Amino acid sequence: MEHLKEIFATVLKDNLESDLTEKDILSLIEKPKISEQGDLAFPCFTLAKTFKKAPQLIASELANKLEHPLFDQVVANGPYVNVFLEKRQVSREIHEKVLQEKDAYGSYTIGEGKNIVFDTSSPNIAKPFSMGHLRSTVIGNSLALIVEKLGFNAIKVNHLGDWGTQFGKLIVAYKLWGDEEKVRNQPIKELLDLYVKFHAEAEDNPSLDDEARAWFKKLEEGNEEAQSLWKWFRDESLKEFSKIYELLNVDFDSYSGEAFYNDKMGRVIDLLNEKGLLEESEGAEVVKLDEYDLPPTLIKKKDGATLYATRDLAAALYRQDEYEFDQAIYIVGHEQSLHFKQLFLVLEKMGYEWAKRMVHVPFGFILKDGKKMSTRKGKVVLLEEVIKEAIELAKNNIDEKNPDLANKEEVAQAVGVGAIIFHDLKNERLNNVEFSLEEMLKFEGSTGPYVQYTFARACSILRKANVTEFESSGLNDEDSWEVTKMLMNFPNTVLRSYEQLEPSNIAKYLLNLSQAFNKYYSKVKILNDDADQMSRLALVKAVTIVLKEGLRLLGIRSPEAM
RNA sequence: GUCCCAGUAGCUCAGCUGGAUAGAGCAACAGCCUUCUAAGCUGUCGGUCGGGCGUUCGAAUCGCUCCUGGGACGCCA
Repeated sequence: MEHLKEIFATVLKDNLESDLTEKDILSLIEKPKISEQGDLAFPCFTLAKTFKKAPQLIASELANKLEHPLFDQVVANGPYVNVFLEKRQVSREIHEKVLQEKDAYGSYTIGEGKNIVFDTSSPNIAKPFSMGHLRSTVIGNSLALIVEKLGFNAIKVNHLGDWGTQFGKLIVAYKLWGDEEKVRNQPIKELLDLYVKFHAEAEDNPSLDDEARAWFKKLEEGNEEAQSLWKWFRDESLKEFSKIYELLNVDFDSYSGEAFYNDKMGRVIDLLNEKGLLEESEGAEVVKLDEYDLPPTLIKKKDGATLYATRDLAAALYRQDEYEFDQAIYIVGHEQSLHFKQLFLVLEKMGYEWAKRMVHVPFGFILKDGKKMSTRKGKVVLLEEVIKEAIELAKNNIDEKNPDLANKEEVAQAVGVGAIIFHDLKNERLNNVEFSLEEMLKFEGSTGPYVQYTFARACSILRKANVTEFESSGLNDEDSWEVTKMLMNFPNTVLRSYEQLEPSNIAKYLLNLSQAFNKYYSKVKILNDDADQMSRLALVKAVTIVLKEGLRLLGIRSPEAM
């Protein structure tokens, strides 16, 4: 589509005596909202001033002059010049392009030789894997795939929340009320109960908080008892998490969490001191950000222990040393926007030019009854159970609709998990979403299974056709044209998803492509034996290529039958 | 109190850097399987785009302001 816009712009430029550059013209060109109006449109409002003529008049004069072999007709429609493309030629061109490039269709090379580090997923040890972490995991995974399609090398770091005062709290809680048996049997559940109990008790007995801080200090200093409890909690939690990652088909290049940076804090503090950025304030040590009108960043607590920001600074320095990243992308909830703003500014004050290439990709919360879910109060929904339920539901659907399907288990997993991932990615990531099992487990309408189903149907046609070599001579009908136009938009959609770091662009695109194809499918008999059959099959093949690739970019599998 | 998000159909949301009659899905109702998978398709119903002012030939889109909801604001992460 982009190159057709450029052709249109060139033709316009040649027929216009104005000081508009080709680039100006290109940016004015748009797609008519209603496809009956044409394929490309040029509004003449801005020309009205320079020519001192009514835009309608300019449009009709222009429409008569414009010609190009790829234009079927050019018509004036009020103040717009609308172009109808030569369907057969353009569609042939697009079909052939997709068939030749296959899953590389929509790829770019702009990222070659550059590393992008993703900080993604990052669940907290000793807490259940929440719906919020699902968002980070799924968005991060998709963005990494998108970025790789642009040629970048993506490095996914799971910055585990395996350090911090929370472990002091857990140790205190375990020593007071813990039961080794129980923890061994149901680690996550039991540890969560202890955590929740701690917060409940601490409300009446604030000295517990002091104890927790003391235990965390001991942990940081290498106290043996603290260390072994910590390690135990961590191991049990990781076991649970890996089950979920397996179901989601997600992996990481590094699991270096916060604890990993424990011995790298000294360097950060030394550097901050050297640069004269560290100041004492109310007993703690901070970096002030007054010049940006922001509150100071706390680096060291009054008891000398480090904080979240300290560890993130250490992590940033380490990652730049280790990966020489071109960009660092943090996929973390939008509640932490201030923290990242501060983090990046502190690095900038430290004189690192790469701090400007760090970006926080925030996302909205999962709400329960209109409020943020809080682990501290035990208000969590366990992801693993949700996924299992989705797979079970998908299985029931298969038993009902396609009982003879070969690899039911595998397909059920792809569809169930696909529904959950797609549900998370289809909307703009900054939107808050109300947690709703019902919504997540829908398989009809704008859902992942809808796209997967479209793919499976298209594959089914190709199996029946039983051809191996596809070749398109182009198609001339309105129904296939809508599908072809969607195919044309794929590369641009990929690019926009990268520019906006927004996987939902691809999800929405896939819904539109699926819808266009399903309409086509219901109207036109593809396997009808006539002169255009081969071209129709080429179109179907192209659709399967793009659907599969698009789903892949979201981290969703595409079963060929369901 | 200060700052950051958001407010579009009964519900969940699209609406690209302002442009032609504001679009989907769900729900409700009415249709379509002796022909390529009905997890699909077609149609009906449904909107003062939170309110107001402004910029513009043109505003759901940009600016200001108010209202509502959510979030963040130094020893949690």
